[in-house]
Amino acid sequence: MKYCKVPDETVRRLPFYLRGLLLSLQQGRLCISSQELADLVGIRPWQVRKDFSYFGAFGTPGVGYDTEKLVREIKKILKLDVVQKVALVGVGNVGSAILSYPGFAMYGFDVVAAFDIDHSKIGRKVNNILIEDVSNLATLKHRKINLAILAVPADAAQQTADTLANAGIKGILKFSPCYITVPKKVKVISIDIATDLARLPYYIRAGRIND
Amino acid sequence: MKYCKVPDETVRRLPFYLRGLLLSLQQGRLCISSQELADLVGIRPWQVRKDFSYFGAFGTPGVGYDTEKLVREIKKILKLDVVQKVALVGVGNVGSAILSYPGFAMYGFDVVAAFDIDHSKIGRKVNNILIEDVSNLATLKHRKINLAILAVPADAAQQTADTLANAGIKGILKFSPCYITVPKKVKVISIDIATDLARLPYYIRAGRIND
DNA sequence: CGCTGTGAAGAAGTTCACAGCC
DNA sequence: GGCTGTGAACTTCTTCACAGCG
Repeated sequence: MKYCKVPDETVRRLPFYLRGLLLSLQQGRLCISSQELADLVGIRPWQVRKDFSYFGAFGTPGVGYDTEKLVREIKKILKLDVVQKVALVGVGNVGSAILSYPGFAMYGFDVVAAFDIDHSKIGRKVNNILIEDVSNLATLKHRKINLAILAVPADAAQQTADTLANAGIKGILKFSPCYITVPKKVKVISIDIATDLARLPYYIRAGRIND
Repeated sequence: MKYCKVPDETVRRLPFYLRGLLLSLQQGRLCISSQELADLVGIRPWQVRKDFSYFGAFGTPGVGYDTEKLVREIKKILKLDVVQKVALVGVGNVGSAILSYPGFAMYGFDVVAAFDIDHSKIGRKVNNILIEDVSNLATLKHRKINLAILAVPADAAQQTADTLANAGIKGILKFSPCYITVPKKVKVISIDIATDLARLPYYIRAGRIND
């Protein structure tokens, strides 16, 4: 494998491969082909092989991939081979759902702190996590927490992100529906529920005959 | 403008433009340049102009874009110039958050129905929306509902999607963390909270000196 | 003169086709 | 024979550079 830049799209697919592989492991499959993995993820086998080729040669020609080994490799690439601590900021509707969301565990995430500005929420516990005052966000610096989930209203997102950046947070998963700027050292990934829904009608074509 | 296929990426950006424009309108700005709109969305001005050029010429050289006109045009392209009715399936943590989410209204969405399989939830109301039994999903066909939000557990997603397709649903916003297949006439857009979070650690580079 | 609209150039990502190994 | 790994072809998307209009 010649060195070259890993496409962002490849990185985006890695967690899907990981999910497929863990599912496959649960079913006792110790070996998997690019074809089988592609089917689990909904893509084509050559895309699977090309994606892995950016990081090395993980498979055995004529056989396939050792499922457990591939899981280890992908976890290492994604830095999910260690527990990643996460802080949640904003315990509204979305934030509450996130605190109760069971899907983070499979990737090794641990949501260990939650913050809100609303005094009626502060001090209460959701899913065994204490809700703290946002004015305590600076304490993240000493708690070895690198990741934050931002689920505050749009008009508070920029200011909160600034505070998070100052508190040493290096990655933000943002649910707030707005654009924010952050220092280059901070990576932001955005989830935008309404804008995703908003492009769905575009694809609905009137009066198609066939499927 | 010569006819050619509109890039998916352009369609993905349209709701963001719309949000920026509505924000701009709220602030009383009746005219906006590609530079200003780009700043609101976090991209570059030539991308804005190129995106609009796929649909026609909406601006005035030397001046910019009429904000209200551009809003109308984008709404028309995205088919958001009419109220789009939406059904929610799965009123768990994520589903409940969606029923209370205020962000859909600005795009003209109306969540008018909710379904769950859990009898302890059926018959109750969340945000003034009655939770119905999933066995009633077939009634969607007669209720002029084209869009569904799928927020059921992964192991129920495929089966529920099949039912939705049979009920005439043409677009699905899926939160369930799994791959599903649907008839070609049905468009699926996926939101995957955990996989988005899972690629955040990858981008965190250890020991950088500068921002 | 400023800003839009757009062909053309460039970059990024996907698909192909097949060499090479088990 | 079967499946991986990968350069090369191809497609898609982004950026540029500038013509042309108000």
